[in-house]
Amino acid sequence: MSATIKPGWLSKRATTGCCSGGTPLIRMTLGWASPPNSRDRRGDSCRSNTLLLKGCCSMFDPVQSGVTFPALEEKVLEFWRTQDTFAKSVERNQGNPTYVFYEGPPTANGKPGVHHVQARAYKDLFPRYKTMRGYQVPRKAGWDCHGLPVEIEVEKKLGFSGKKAIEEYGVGPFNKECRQSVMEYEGLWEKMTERIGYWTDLEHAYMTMSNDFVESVWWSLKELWKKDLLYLGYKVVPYCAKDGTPLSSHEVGLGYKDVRDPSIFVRFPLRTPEVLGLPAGSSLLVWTTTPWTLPGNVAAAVKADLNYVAVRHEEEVLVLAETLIAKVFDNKEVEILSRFPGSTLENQRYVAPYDFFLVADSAHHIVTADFVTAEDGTGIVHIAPAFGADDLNVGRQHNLPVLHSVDTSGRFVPEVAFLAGQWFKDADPLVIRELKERKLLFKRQDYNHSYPHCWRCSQPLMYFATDSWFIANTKLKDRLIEKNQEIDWHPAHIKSGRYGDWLNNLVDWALSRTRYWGTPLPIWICQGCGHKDCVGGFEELAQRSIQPLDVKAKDFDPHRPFIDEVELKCEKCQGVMRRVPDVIDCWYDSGAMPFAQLHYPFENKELFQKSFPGDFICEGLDQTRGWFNSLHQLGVMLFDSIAYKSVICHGLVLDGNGEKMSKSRGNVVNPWEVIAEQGADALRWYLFASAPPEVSRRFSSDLVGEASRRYLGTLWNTYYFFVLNANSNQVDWQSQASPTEMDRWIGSALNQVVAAVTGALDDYDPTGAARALQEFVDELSNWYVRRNRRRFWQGDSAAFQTLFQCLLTVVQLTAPFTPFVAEEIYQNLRKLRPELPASVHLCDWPEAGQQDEKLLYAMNVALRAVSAGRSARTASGLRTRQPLAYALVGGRTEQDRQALQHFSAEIQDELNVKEIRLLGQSESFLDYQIRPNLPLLGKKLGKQLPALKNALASANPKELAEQAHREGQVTLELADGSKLQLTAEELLIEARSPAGYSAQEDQGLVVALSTELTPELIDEGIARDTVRHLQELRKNQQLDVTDRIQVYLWGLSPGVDKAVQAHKDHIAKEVLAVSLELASPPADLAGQQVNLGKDGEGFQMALRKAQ
RNA sequence: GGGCUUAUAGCUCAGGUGGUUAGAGCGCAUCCCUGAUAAGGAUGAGGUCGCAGGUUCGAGUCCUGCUAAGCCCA
Repeated sequence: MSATIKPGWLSKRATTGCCSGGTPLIRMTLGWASPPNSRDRRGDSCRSNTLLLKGCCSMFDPVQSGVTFPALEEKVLEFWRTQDTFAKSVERNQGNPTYVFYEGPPTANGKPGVHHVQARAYKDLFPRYKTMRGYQVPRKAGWDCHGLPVEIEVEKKLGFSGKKAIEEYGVGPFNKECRQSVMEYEGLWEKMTERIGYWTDLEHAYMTMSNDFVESVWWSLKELWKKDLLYLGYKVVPYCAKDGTPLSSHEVGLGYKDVRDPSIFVRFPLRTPEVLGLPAGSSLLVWTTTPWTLPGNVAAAVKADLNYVAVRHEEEVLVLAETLIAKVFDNKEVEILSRFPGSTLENQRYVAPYDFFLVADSAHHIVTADFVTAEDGTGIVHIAPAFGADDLNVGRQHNLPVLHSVDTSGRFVPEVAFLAGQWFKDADPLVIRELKERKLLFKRQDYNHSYPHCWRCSQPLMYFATDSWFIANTKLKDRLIEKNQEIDWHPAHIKSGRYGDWLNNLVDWALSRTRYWGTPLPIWICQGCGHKDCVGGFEELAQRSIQPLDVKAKDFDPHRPFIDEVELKCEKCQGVMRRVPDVIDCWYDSGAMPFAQLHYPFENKELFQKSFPGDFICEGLDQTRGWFNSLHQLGVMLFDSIAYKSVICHGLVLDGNGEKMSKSRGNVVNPWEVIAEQGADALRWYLFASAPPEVSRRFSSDLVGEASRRYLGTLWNTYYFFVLNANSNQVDWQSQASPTEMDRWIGSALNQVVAAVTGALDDYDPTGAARALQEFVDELSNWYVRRNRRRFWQGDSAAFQTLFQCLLTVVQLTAPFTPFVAEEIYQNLRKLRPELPASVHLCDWPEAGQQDEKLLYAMNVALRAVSAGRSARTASGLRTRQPLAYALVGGRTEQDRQALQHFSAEIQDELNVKEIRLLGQSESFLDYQIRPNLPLLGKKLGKQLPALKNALASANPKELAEQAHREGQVTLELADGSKLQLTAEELLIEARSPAGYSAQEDQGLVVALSTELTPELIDEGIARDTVRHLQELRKNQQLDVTDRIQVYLWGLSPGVDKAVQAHKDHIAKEVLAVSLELASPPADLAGQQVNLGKDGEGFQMALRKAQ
């Protein structure tokens, strides 16, 4: 086989630098870029690339210590593209159970911000994870196309203000503009999606404006129609009577103004006051701030559990809320005749202020309503369903009529004789005067408040009940609540909190919008007989259309205005049916996505059965009553099922000042800058690790950098160290090397982290998973690798095999989190194991093996002891290079003492002491501190605790400790003379700093360093100083770590001379010196003066590479 | 106005079922280590645990009220 070596990964395989003399034959694979069609994960792909090489030391591609992640990621992206890795990752689990993810469609008419990256990071994490767990996870992208935001963008662009301008421009051209505007930034979105490694099928993305999607929506509406869940009703909207148009809530927000309005107190005489035990002529005292709505009155509302009173005021009896007496009567004394809760008043009838309309008997009585408060007015509220949302709801509950005393032009209808033709807002003084004349007016005040006005024409808005089509979802309220219990909400409180509350207070869904760019409402009404019908598909439409209609034609567009022209023949009277001109709420579109994205039921019936309900969705918290709700509603109404099993509601990304990022504030962080600076993995990792999804977090590029250094930096460092040493040693990868305790420990820790990450991801807790992983990588690098450096330098195969396994597993665990760097490292590790799958994303998720709990605990104790020892070392003022004779270590429990014993060699080496002396349980030459074990004693003693604390404080701790050790229990005398017996477990006995040592204690662990130095120890310290300075000189001369050298030392001070003489061989061995001469160097070699510490000790040194 | 959430070091965050001296990372200062070195370690400064009450031997943790911020709904 000819050795056509393809370029490897980022850097070319080093073809030089092989060490000589390698003899073992190593099977290896060249170029992991196997052909795109090699899809076998068991290793077929490697077959043609395998050849036998003689033992070259460069097993792995060389790695740079400093790494530029963004550039690395671009290369990985290219690899995924050419290898089609995403498609393969879906394909590899063909036939396995599916895991269904639903994409909540964004609108692509704005640029993607970093807050969009957040959602997509989570949306990518779990599908990648589940793929590695063996599930097939198809992922279809989607775009939300319809709706008012799109229309407003286009209006802005065309300089329009209002519906009139749109209609003059023409609905056809307007909608054409909308269609184009929707996807204006599609390219940017796709680029961002790909760059952050969000794997989703963009090519076959669903679009809510596509004919297929619209047809599925129509089908679902017809289903609701058949179930009698669609009806025509009233909806109160903020309405500009001058412009003749309802306003969106966004528009309403633009026009608040402070105004002065009248507020009046009106008498509503009770029809049968005797029922309440009140004299004839008694009245309700009713309060309103909109006198002009009184001709529309149909009821008066009270709060059931509020206290009401009947009071005598001058000559009359009035009913009002008790707490408001003082306010209403200006602190004048009134006589209270009786007192009763609001519920007593329910159903009492009163004389209506006006009788211009014929109304049923049911009207003009008292109802109870929760929104009534006792803060203002009288606690009795006038109800006019035509002019208020609360009023309309109350009216609906009590079956009250809606009296349109004002028409859509804002003028009074002829029936209201004395106001006919009057502009609604001008009617206030006329109504007040008229009431006064009839002696119904009790009092009039003015008050200032903020009231919405039209942002275009500045006229006050009118809350007005307009015709609207509704979905009667309240009919299914119980079922919706019941099914909500099956959903796995993250965070959990949404289920019964925000969303549960919403369902409990459910009102019917106002479906129709009098707008232009949306899914047309497929309801036609007969112009002759008024018969209404709903169309559930395009085929049906064509069949019933009076004019011939080719719904299969390429240019068939079910949107307005084309659909408005389609007339149907009435089944009842053969008359002409015309479509209701409304479009539907675009939330309905998004809720229809599970079936509409598949054009169900017209196609893909089987596929839909398999992919509903979805396993997982994830959007912002603001979607609780948006998409999360619309999905749930449609799921229950159409299929009597939940629509998704698990959902993550993530919080917002705030800017550096904690402000919400929004276009209008101009504080949106551009994700591209962060990605260019830190990389997509860094950004993803920050989002996962910094805080749980539901928490809003402040965002800055610096924070991403910090998270990246801490995790990716450490991981890369470890990987770099591994490759560096593996390549410069003859490592035996094949044989079963016998592991050390350290190897066994890190193996257990690895199994522990596999279990932790798996558990957290199964529980939809990305932050818990990321933090566990981060902690492991930190332990791996800063304890396992650091402690075992010597073994790596020496090519210890057990160490290399252990570290390889750790890195491989970590890379698999981190693959869903940081897919790029995982791939990069994996590809290099795979050089050793070419039979592994061609991408880390095609690997199986690691299985957690056995954990040795005792070993894990023991190492934890050892780590704490080392930390305490380092602290003691600092306090002693003796540098770490100075060996000390011994350290005393002690633990509180037998378990701790065993752990210290177990790892005493590690502790000894790390602290640079000659010996570890373990303190027995009852060694008595230390000082002690004794504290009560509160969790035990608190329950037993309760109020006696303070007395015990005092007794302990005045006792001799050493005596107590020895007594406890000897007898297992102690007796204490309390201040009141009583005696208390305590067992040893009920006291925390801790050793403290003994005299003559430098000691540090941590929760019962004590480490005491002997600070006495012998001449031998001092010599050894100086020898180590010498080694260190020579090493530094080596490094400054840019010698390779394996280079042999010739060393010259001269001008030695007496102390150094003695030490070097004593440790000459050791020094030479440590610095890889072939010769160490205590003499001046040849003239061509420059020397360097070294000063050691304060005693004037020092020497001169020089070295050169040995030939 | 209502519902839900959040508030712990300069910054970003941990702190089951109440328990001893409230922790980590970053940043800052001082020092140590150095064959991972653009790494690593130790120490220190920095906290009225949003505020005020209450329950308890004991509250960052439980209860009540308030303040601020955010989201949703009016």
